[in-house]
Amino acid sequence: MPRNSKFTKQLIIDKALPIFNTKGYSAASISDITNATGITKGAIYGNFKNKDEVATAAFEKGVQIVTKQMAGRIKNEKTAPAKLMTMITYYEDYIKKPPIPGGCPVLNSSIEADDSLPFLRSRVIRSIALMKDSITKIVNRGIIEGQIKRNVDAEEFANFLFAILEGGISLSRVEGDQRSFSFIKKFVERQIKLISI
Amino acid sequence: MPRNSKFTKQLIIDKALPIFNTKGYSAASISDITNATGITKGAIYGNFKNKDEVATAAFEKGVQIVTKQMAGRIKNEKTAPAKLMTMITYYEDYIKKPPIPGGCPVLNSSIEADDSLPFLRSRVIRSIALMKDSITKIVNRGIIEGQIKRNVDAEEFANFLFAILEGGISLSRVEGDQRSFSFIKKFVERQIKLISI
DNA sequence: AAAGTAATATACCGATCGGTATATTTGTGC
DNA sequence: GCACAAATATACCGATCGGTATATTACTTT
Repeated sequence: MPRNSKFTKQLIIDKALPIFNTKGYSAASISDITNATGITKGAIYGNFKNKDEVATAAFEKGVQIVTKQMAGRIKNEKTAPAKLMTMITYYEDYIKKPPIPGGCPVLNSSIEADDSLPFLRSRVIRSIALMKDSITKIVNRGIIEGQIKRNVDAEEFANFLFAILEGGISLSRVEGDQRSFSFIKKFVERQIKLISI
Repeated sequence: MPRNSKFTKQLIIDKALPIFNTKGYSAASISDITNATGITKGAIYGNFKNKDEVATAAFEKGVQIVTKQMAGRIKNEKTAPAKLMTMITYYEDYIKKPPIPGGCPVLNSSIEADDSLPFLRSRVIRSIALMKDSITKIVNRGIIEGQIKRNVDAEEFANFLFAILEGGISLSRVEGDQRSFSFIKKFVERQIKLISI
């Protein structure tokens, strides 16, 4: 096999990810990607069936980056409250120094894919479910291990935390200011303390 | 003046609003609007300078609809906690029976305009500021009138409420399910009770 | 009713879109 | 080093994009 197709595919995904994440699916064009990668349309369509598949691969890559980084930080913490706290600071750092330009790929794709782009929507739903589930598990394990109060509804807390973090990151991003997120950080930290033992 | 230009302009705005709100700015096209209105490109560009101006007018109309409806409900409630509660049910009804197809125009535009579309971004920022400010004022008046605890940070609460409602509506919309919002509703209602006297 | 004008319709522009057919290049196995 | 095949580059397709110049229509004024 001449030339390294695997390498090219990765190059396309890596360069396409920030493009899709900043401009959105429909505003991002194939020529944006050829410009960013230096390769041609032929190479893209030789490695992907169409634009949808490039976007899908980029989205999955984005989710992978976020979840891996997050998981790495969470694993370093011992108790459930500490793990939850670390999620806030992760999002806080995300705003300051985004690992992926353009904000959170899950939220971005969520907004663009809710009415159209069914091929993306299903992936977004799946990613959200996984993220919320991991929060739920942290809380439930915290209850079992006596770090979190027994009367806490883990699923409710997961929905709260995920929604407010996503809402907070979008606020801070559009405002171009960390101020709003600081308020939210303060609020969430208090909530975590309130459910902790 | 032959024909009613004011009427045409309103028609364009009214039909463009749900189009922009569902498809997004860049995915929505001028021909989408001509198809929806039945009028031609000439009429659109006779009444608006360009696509940006149509989108701007549509966004402002969307904000106006939401804020007017919300204000109408809030005015009916006497106390600050009741006013805050009514905001949740407004968003809940918004999901069930959206006055504007495509979700919340503020959040949608916020996501699409954060990195590009500067002409929209400034308007989004302004709308968000107004909405958060109205929450802040409700809380502060509630404190003065002895309905809300004195130690509550009104601005922090406003940021919390706005962020979680926006996050919640986007969650429920992409999931195509009210379940997530129900959790958030429960959580927010408890928070309102906690700060109430 | 004729003239004048504001508003809308029509026809067209160059640019760009996603996608494809084909030519060319590059590496592999013999 | 030569044939073969996989990977990439090039050239092109029809469709659609936002936008404009111009023709036509509909109303107002006299």
